[in-house]
Amino acid sequence: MSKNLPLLTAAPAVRADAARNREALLRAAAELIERCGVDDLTTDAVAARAGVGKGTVFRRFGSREGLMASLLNHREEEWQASVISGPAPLGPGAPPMERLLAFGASRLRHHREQATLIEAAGSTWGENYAVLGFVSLHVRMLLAQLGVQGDLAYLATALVAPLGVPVLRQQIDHGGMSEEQVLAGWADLVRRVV
Amino acid sequence: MSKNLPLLTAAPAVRADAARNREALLRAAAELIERCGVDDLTTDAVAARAGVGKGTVFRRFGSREGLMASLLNHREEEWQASVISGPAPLGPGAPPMERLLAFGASRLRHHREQATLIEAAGSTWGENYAVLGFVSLHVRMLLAQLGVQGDLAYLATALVAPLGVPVLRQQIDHGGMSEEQVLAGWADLVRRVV
DNA sequence: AGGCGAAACGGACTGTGGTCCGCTTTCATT
DNA sequence: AATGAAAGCGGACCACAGTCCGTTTCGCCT
Repeated sequence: MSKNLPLLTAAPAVRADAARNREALLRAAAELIERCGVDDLTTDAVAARAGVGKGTVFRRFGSREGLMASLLNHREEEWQASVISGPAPLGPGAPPMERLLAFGASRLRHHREQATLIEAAGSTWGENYAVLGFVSLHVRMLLAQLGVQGDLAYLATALVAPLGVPVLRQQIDHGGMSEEQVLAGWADLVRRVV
Repeated sequence: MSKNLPLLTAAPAVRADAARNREALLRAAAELIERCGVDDLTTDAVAARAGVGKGTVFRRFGSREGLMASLLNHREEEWQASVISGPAPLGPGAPPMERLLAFGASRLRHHREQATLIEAAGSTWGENYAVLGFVSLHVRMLLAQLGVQGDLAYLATALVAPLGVPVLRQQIDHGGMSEEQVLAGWADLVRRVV
């Protein structure tokens, strides 16, 4: 006669102190980054500020990069929400082509804003299958709505690739392009593909 | 009355011992990687095997990643040579479209072969402007020969982006695509753009 | 309430990337 | 060949990511 049937609750019984520490660590990390920048963030400092031991950082996030990725995940979820249920043309309601172009613009801006954090998250972020999967699935859906023929799974990832942080770094910070130029180029690319 | 006018010799007077140590370190690194893999390579071990102090590693290469990048550079130069003066269709002599498709296939294979080293080189590699510049310039030239209109500088980088190591990792190692499938998808992408 | 097993905690410890500075080597000049 | 100064060298040293294990906390069950 258990009060809560474990299988009915989605959460897999996370202990209360674990959840509390997790939040404390994320908050501490965000505050320290705001103050000192991403590069000077040490795991010792995060643990101290959160009032927990260093081991807890690694128990919860696996690595320094994992901590960065978790911070990113929060902002990424907000972004995904604006794609799923936000206002058109990024959200639903606009014609597919408009949505696709709005997607590119928004993704580019998002990546530029989070660039340093994404780079600090390193491969941990690249392996975040949930994020990559959502993005390419969304593009794939729009391509299908546009009636594009061919290997849509490939085309979706190929269209998303030029919006990645390293490419943008090269084009904008190294190659002297402006964000507008990059966006115009991407829009042109999309129109050729469709 | 100097024997050698410094301005006439291209080399900026690299001291003999410096050059010798540089080669010794590169050889030691390559041997240790072959034996133990990239991940288990420590700078201490490289220095010891090369018979030099650890400081020398960092004087010559700046960082562990810089050492990896230098190893890559060697193989990259060989690859570039095969593009500039190797046999067609990768090298000159074939029609532009054939060359472009051969470029994609060769670049994909090259990236797959060097993937672990490229990942170990991290941002140092991504900032290697010479490599990025050569690749996108080559594609840009082929696009021009094909009579493509538009922002060729952008299109070149956008076509190269889906051949990057992280994208290939996602598609092939995570997403279940085969190399053939990726290559076919890329060729399709190119044909749509042209 | 109280007891029990599992999960989480914390902080000392380790391994490695990267720095620093006094000493050595090179080489152009005489 | 001698010389002097600049370039290079080496290895002790430091900071920080990540591990390990004895101790503490949680929450379920009687």
